[in-house]
Amino acid sequence: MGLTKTEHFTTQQNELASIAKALGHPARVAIIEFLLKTNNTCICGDIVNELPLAQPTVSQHLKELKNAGIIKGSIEGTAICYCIDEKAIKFLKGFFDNILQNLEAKKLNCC
Amino acid sequence: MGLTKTEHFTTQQNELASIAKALGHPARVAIIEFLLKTNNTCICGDIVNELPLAQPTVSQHLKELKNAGIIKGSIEGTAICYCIDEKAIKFLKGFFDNILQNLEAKKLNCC
DNA sequence: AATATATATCGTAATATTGCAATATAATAA
DNA sequence: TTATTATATTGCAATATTACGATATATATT
Repeated sequence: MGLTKTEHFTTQQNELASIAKALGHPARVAIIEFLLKTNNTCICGDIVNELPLAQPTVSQHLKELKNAGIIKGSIEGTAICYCIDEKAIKFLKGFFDNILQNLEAKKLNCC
Repeated sequence: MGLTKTEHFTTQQNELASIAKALGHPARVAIIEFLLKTNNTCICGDIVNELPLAQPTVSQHLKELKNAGIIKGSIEGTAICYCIDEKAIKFLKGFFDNILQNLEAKKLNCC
């Protein structure tokens, strides 16, 4: 055991969980916020300097954000330009908007 | 190692990561969707029947959603009535709205 | 009180994540 | 070609998560 039973859930549920999971670490939230602060034209070296983590650790976090589709990276000489991929954010926003609409429309507050 | 360096990040970053992390499992996404589908007046037994997981596992997932502030539970006789806590969802939605506003306002797409 | 029902907790095995030192790779500069 | 610089990968130790059987708890019912 210890293995998530992915196959028992829908594609949508797995996708949402995957994106949420990628944001489920403060370092990765910090990376996203830093990308925004630096006008989404950041390179990895800056992120390493900004975060209180070693370079390999930051690289690993970037990889997870990339695998989840939250950021994209393009080679820019020796450096790499990372930026946020709107699609993933919109997918999440849609999910939460939908929840709130449901809750508010039906006044569903039992507790 | 293996221990997240929570203390090096802001409270907001840790909170957001904590909520996102709680949604980072398809079973927990499925629980939220089921609570919506059943008008947010679901009891735990129904959830156990709905999910392809054993009762203790579901109980554990419910606990994590509760700890993250995403659901609340109130005792209803022998059963427990779980429902979604809007606050957590609004917190997340705010974060994503903010990201999208930033991206769109500044036309920040470098890749 | 004894039983039934609903949910939680404990214990534990399997697997995943986090973090970093060491090292590899890949692109520019000298 | 030989550095230099920027990022990725490998390997590994510490910790966390996932899942479930067994068991505990807590409320109703008889």
